[in-house]
Amino acid sequence: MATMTDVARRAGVSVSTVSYVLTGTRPISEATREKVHAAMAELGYQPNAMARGLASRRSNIIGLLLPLTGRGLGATETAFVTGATEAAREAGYHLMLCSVGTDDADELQTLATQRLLDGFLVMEVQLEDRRVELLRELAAQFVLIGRTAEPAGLACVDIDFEQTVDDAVAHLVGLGHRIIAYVNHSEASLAGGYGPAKRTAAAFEAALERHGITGVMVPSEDTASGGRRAIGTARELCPRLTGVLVMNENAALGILAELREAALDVPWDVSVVSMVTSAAVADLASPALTAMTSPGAAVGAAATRVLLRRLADGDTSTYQELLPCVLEVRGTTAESRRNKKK
Amino acid sequence: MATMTDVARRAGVSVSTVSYVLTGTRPISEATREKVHAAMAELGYQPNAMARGLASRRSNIIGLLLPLTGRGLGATETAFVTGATEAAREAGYHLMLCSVGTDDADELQTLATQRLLDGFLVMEVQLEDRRVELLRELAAQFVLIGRTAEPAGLACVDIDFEQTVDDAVAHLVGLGHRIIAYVNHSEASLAGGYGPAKRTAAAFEAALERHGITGVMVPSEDTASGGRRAIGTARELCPRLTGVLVMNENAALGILAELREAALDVPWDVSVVSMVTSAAVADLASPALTAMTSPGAAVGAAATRVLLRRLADGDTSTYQELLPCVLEVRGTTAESRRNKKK
DNA sequence: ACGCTTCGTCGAAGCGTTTCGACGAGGAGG
DNA sequence: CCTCCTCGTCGAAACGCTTCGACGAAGCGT
Repeated sequence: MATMTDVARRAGVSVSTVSYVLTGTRPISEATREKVHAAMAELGYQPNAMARGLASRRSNIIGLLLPLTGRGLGATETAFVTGATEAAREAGYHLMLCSVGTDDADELQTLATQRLLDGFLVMEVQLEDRRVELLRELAAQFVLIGRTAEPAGLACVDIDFEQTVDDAVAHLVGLGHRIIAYVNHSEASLAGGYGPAKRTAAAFEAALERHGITGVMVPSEDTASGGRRAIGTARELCPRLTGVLVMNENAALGILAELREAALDVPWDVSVVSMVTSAAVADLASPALTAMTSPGAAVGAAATRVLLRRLADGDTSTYQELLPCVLEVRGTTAESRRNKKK
Repeated sequence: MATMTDVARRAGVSVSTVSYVLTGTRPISEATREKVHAAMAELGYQPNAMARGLASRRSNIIGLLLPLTGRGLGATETAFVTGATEAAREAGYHLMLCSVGTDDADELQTLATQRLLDGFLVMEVQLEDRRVELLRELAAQFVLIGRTAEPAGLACVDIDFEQTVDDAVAHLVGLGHRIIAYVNHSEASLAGGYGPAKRTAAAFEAALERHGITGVMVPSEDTASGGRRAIGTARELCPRLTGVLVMNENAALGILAELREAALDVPWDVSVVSMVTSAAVADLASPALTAMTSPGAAVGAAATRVLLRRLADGDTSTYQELLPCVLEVRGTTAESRRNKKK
């Protein structure tokens, strides 16, 4: 394995010159640069990442804090990861996967103190999140994918849930639906202060009011059977509902199945919009789900770029970026029958 | 940030002694060990990962070679990652995500030459895979999750596809099904030499013969609509089929939808078994899919442990471990009607 | 023709560990 | 009682890079 010393000798220059060629930290004459490049090519030289890291105090690795719960990631969450990895690579950075949730604070402490990572991307952010406090105390650089309750002073990139709910409701209202159910995340998420669940709940209320229509919110487990139960409850509460908004993809599939078995035709009797859903999942359903498509990869990439910029700048001010989900009309929404009759 | 020198001074010992306490490379008296530990605790000392890596030539990081195609990972693939991360962490290792497919050979070359990673876990292995050749040339340590066409001399951990097909067919035959379709991965996968597709195709043929029953294999895109088309084709070829084996989860959902629309009752008219499927996905279907549950996390963990053992040993001999999928009977299989009539 | 920058390069001092050889103190064996 | 090990510890030399200060050679204005 060739070292920089070998390259320097071969090119007939000093070690520091080779380093400057590599890092561009100081001006180098064209002639020297070429000699050095030639020598590197001939020797198949690759800088040693560890040595570089030690000397420069930067590893060019960022950590992705993502609690791997064992139940696996949905397509939507995976997209965050994909986007982040891609963006990091383009900038010459690497991504390390760290299964660190809100509870594993000491593990994060170790990780951050080891100086192995230049910065952190925090996923699955809770409204109150130990990790955020800790990273702040340690004066680490980090960007949230999501938001805490009080994001002032933090950098975060998130989905614009408020906008997404507004757009979804507007779509249903535009089709003539006047009674709408919102199947949210589970009771536990709501109680635990999971951001998306809380924010969408509020936004839903607001949207109902704004459009002057009625509706009901029902929590649901993030499973197909949870969705079935939830839509059952919703129909008891509002027997005449014709529109449904679902927060969870799994629940959405359950809802479709339940409606079918209740001999209700989707989209004609009841229209369903799935929120924050990837195209891949939407297509699994029959008919394919009309959905608010998650800008997953874009969020991941944006967060990464913000983090990298901060690493370069040393910037540490508040930063917020909200990306909207875009409506993708497929087979589960249509003009309300009730509307047509008139 | 406290360094080892600080700890040494505080404990009144030499730097090397502190190092020996940390690494356990040489015997240390109980008294000294305690002094050192106390000093470390007081200073909140954490070893610097980069310095350690440089001096010891080991980063304690392993790379996960996983082409992130943008279409996202299924729950099944995610489980590999989860299992690997978990196993690595238990052993004090970290996992780096590297989006490197068969085509990105030079990227892998760089990665492996940089000495940032101690070893590699290779996912999405093709029957002929450039990455494998390259890693071998570079004398890197690696373990495949999957298998190449000729795995002699390699270390790999994989799902036992042959066994899985056997078990699935046996289940259907046991329920009295005598005409069975196998909906495999796509034509392209088959042509491209994708291991699981090829292996299961062969195993299916063999199983049919062994049981003395008839059947047909149909390729399918890995999407719901692909599954719909495939089951259509299969029914044209074998109008009287009562059993279906599906390789892809997405296709399985499409098949269920198509059968329902053809007014065929699942499981009574046609029974369906989905192969290599996680419980989460199986439950999305209505009725829930009878499936061969993928030992995803176990495979990831096993591969990681093998890799770590090799890093310790320097072992480099052939190693193979095949884990079976286990049958999980849910709602899509039942005794064949045809069988009952007799 | 003179001092003053600016440019391009060099040597050397780190960066924070690990690891190797050495060495004094006891204990065992003769 | 002397020799030979083993045990526990130390000092110093790497590991391969970045970065700082210095320095000669031009290039500039005057």
